[in-house]
Parts: sequence; structure tokens; C-alpha cells
Amino acid sequence: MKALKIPEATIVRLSVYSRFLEQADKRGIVTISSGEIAEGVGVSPAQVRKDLAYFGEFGTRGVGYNVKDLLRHTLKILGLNGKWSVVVVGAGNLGSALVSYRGFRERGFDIVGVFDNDLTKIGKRIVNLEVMGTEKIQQVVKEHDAKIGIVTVPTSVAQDVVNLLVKAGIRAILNFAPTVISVPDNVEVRDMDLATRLEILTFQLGIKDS
Amino acid sequence: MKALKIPEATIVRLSVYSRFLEQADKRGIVTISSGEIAEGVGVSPAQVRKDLAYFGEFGTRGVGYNVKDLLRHTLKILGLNGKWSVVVVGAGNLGSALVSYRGFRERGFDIVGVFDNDLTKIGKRIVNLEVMGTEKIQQVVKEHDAKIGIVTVPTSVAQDVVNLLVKAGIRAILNFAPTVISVPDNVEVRDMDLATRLEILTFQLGIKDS
DNA sequence: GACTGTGAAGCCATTCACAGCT
DNA sequence: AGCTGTGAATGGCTTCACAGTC
Repeated sequence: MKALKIPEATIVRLSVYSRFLEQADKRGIVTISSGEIAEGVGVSPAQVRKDLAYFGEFGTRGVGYNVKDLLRHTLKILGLNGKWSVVVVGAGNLGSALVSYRGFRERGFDIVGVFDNDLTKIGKRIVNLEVMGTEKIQQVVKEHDAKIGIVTVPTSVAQDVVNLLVKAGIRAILNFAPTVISVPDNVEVRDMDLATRLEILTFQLGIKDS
Repeated sequence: MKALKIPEATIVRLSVYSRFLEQADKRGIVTISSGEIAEGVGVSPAQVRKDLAYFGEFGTRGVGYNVKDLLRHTLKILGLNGKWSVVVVGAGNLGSALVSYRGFRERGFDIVGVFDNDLTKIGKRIVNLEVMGTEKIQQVVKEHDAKIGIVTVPTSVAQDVVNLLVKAGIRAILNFAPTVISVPDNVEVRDMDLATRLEILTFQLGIKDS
């Protein structure tokens, strides 16, 4: 594979394109141009073409892109041609909400285990899953060959939980704890701190009103 | 104010620094260097200094930064010297979890209203708030002078909800719906699509295993 | 000696503009 | 004529390296 470095922003946009294409496909649209995609998702046409060009030539000059075809390609690129088993650690409000979040299933993410160390939570049912103690992480990860973990525990135990996930063989972590965690080089982490996202907004509001 | 353009990545890091500084302050650390901050949050020392330099000279050459002082400055820059009233639209699992999420309160975000149009949800209590119909948005936003809205409704109604928020005078929106929404130029939007975040990870996993 | 603040350099992502195909 | 694919130009963020200060 051409291992040329791809900007992360390109991947984020690809995810957006793929959802836009799903909608277009549902509406029965067969062919679409970079300009129409750009218009729909709020970027420039050149950006759309450049993003796609990292991965191949999917369009026809003078015509545009075949919607179904391009959709299939984008999903494939994102690794969404198949199911991913995911485990969630932290069965509080946020963790529970993520377990029942439909948007994950729609994109091929299957949550196969929820863990917590709070005895009042263990045994509780969330959708069709029973909350387990963290000592079961290893077993469940192996059993389902899960590669992705979601962390929604408090800051104080986030690193411990991450260590358990890494030891169990998890390769990618989505971290909701508002703290920086360390992992070996072969594990990917993305932080998703909710308060930080609001703080970007308050910063912007502060600038405008001054 | 010097309206020099600040990279958004700088703001995100500033949020991270401020939390790191809170921890350092709690541990009784009085003075800290850019190198120590960098080490703690996983960026380069030069990056830390450059980020801070956008906003002033907060350190002492040969010494470093006073922790309490720098913490106060970073919070101020982020607009966190005070409370922000926030409304949430969408009282499903995710919306409910966000209403009870402590990380918001800790950073000065006060959720003052939860709305939904699902009759089975209206009247339900989430923490200390009663879910209201969306026709009450205008009134609640005015009453609390809320400037920030969080959207956790399905894609199909996201744009309608955003329109209501904008009409009510909301100035900044955190959008969890996996679709692109449009707003006037004077309203800030940040998208926080949860599946997209996982897709960045699956893309990375795909690259590595090929 | 240690560490900040900053201009300059380097690097990466986006935009431009046009050649190439239908 | 219309639209893609892409090298070149631009713009912006990060890193470097050092002058300035304690």
C-alpha cells in the first residue's frame, strides 16, 4: 500500500463525505460532482478532489463521481467494510449513553463489553449487556477480538484503565477522560474531552465580544 | 484587543495546559517550566511557549511560570472566569448523560434547560431539570442569558433545532448530530460526531495492518 | 546556568489554475 | 463544455535556534 502520509483532517472529511453520500444515495442521486459534495458539506471543491486523490481516481472527467461507487470506496478507506468490536470502560452516565448510541451500530461498531469497578454498577444491564468488573476485560477482548476501547472513567483511574486495555491487546483508544494518557507507540489514542470542545466556543465568544 | 488570528489547535492545547496546571497546583507546585508542561501534556516546549506568547508574557526568564498565575491567565483566555449558561436539545441517552456530566460544571458550564419534542420525554426529570418542549427554548435562553447550545437530536431534525436555537439568540453550538448544519456567520459551530472519531481510529488500524 | 520570548526556517495543508479526459 | 486529477503557489502552524533576562 502507498503509505504516503494522509492529513488527519482529510480522514475527518472523508467520514463526512461518506455520510453525505449515504444521504444522496438514499435520495436516488446517481452521479455527483466535487462541487456538489463541497456545497453539501461546506468545504471547497478542490479540497474534495484532493482528499479523494490521496486514495485513487474514483471519478470520471467531465462527469463526476458515481455516488454508490464513491460511497463504497470511502467506507472501505475508513475501514468500515466490516464490523468492529468495541469495549467500553466506565459505566456511568456517559458510558451508558455510548453503549446505547445508535450512531455507532449504524457505522459498523459493535459494543461487546461494558466494564466498571463500581460494585453498584456491576451486574446492571445496559441495553443487552451486563456490566462486568475490569478483571474481565482481557477475556472479553480476546473472545471478540476487539481492537478498540472507549474510556469514560474519571481522570484518577484513566491511566490504570488504559494500561489494562493495552495489556488486553486493544490497539486504539477513544479517551473521554479530561487528562493526557500514555500508551505504547503501537496503540492509537484520540482524546475527546467534552469540556475542551465547549471551551473552544467560549474562547471564540470572548474574542467577539471584546 | 489584538485580534491576531490564533490557531484553533492552540486553544485546544490551552485547555489541556489549564487542566495540567490545576493538577500541578493541587500538588503544591509553585513554579513550572515550559519543558515540564510539555512533558506532562505531550507537546514540545517551544510549542508551549509559542502558544502562551500569543496572549502575553506570563513567565520569568531563567525561572519559568508561576503555576497559580498561569492557571488564572489560561482560564481567563478561555473565557472561563465566570459561569456560562448552556441549554441542551435532545433528551435521549446522550443528552441526558451530558446534562449530568460533571466535567461541565467543574469548568463553569451550567446547564439551565433540557428540551425535546418527544412527549414521552417531556416532564421527565434529569438531575434537577425537567425536560421541556422545544417551544420553551426561547424563553429559557432569554431568562438565563444562555449563549451556548448543545444539540443531541437525530440528524433529521438537527437543522430545525439549530434554527430554533439561533432564533432564540444562541451564539455557539456544539453539534453531536452526524450531519452538517448551517448557521449565520455570527454563530459558532463545532461538530462532535462520535462515530467520526472512531473512524479516525479504524482508518489508522487499517493502514497499520496492511 | 537556566529558562523565556521570538524572528526565521521548515514543514504541512489548502487553494489555485490548468492540462487531460469524456 | 464540463468536471476530474494534479503540480505549483500560497498560507499557516510548528520547530529551531538564539538573544534577552533573571
